Amino acid sequence: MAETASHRPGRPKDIAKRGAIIKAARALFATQPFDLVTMEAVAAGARVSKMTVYSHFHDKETLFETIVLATSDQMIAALTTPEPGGGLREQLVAVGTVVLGVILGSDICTMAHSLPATLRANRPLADRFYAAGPGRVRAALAGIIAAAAERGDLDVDDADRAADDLVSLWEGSMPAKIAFGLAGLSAPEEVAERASRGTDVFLRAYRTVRP
Amino acid sequence: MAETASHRPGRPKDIAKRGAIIKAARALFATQPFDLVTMEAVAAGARVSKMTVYSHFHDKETLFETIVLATSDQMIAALTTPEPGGGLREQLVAVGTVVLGVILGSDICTMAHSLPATLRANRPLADRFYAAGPGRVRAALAGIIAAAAERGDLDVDDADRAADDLVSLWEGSMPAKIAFGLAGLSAPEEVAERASRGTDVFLRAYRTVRP
DNA sequence: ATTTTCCTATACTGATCGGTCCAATATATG
DNA sequence: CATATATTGGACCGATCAGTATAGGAAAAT
Repeated sequence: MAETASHRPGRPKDIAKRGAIIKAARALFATQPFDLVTMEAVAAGARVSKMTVYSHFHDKETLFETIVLATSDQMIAALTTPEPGGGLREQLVAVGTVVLGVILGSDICTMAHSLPATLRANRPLADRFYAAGPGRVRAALAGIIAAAAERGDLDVDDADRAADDLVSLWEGSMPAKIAFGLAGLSAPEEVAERASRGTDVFLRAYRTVRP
Repeated sequence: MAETASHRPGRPKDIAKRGAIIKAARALFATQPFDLVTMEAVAAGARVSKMTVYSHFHDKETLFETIVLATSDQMIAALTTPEPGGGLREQLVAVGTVVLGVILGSDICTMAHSLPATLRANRPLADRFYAAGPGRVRAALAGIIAAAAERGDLDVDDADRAADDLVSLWEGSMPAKIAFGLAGLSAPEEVAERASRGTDVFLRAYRTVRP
């Protein structure tokens, strides 16, 4: 069935331009609310004609959805880490480093703060974004924590809330500060340090009391 | 010097209308990004003519600033609680209940999420809002925690980060969920429950190890 | 070479919205 | 009473911007 990708006559669309448009649009949507982002600005940022933008994306809404979904996919890809075999602390720190790296090391944090207001009118998209990002992380962590509790390594009553606690301890006030522009994106060393320290606090709170 | 409030001739401005405008504007700004809020909508919401809005506030920017500052003041007022004399846990739970009540029980949570994107162009206002809200809370908590550490009631190395941890544990993922519309404003019982549970987790992590 | 499609540049439309102007009316002071 | 200001409702201006139209040129397929 499937021939080479393009079996149509004529000049094919330039896939690179599509990527440039997405990249430019993401940068803009991450730093400005939806309505301040003009299609002209997107086109200019991608070094492309406005008509080309409209040839790749039917309208602004579609472009925005594409950005959100692409960001969701990016989070999913980054957060799907193979389970290491190390001890519980190493495992949690590893996950935390990845999670914080995604959240604090890219535009996602800023974007996530802009999203809710924009998506008040597009509930399904908001759900999908949340599920792909924060929701996914917490679910995965709850699994790890429940397993550790099963083994007697942790003293946990409610794994979901414990997962919530852990993520909260990792993040601290950083997302808010970044969103408010009071802190820049975090460097990898800071990410690692936060993941490590947050995990320690978490383990102190939920350690098993050995008799 | 000061006579009665109005010594000018002519009809005085209706202070109640000003309040209605602020109230309507806050509701709108809390649920929509800045540019989607039309002055017509504000006027309609306040049951007032558009010209009246402009007679009380020179332009949209001024109105928005007024809202943000009023919200800041509201937070400051709510967060300035007299110190109770109870034990450490009771004290922390009391503060946490107030803090969470403000954050999760009003429009502030939604608004705080909309603010950063809008205020990218108005840095001083963003600073002031953050200082009045999250900044103030963390500073006050750091003081309480440092004092407790001094007394040997807590084993804390960095009071500021510990305060960060405590607030994070109180909040959990609630602010994000509310902002995304995945959770409604919290009822007082839930607020109290969260404050209590978060404090317990915090105390387990930072308890002093009695030899 | 020819055809088909893409890309650019520019001009344009239509709608929205901030902000103003104005004439009529209401409500306060003196 | 007269006077000064507030409020209203509507018409209006100007700017911005999403989206369209068009025409000429560029690139790839056959």
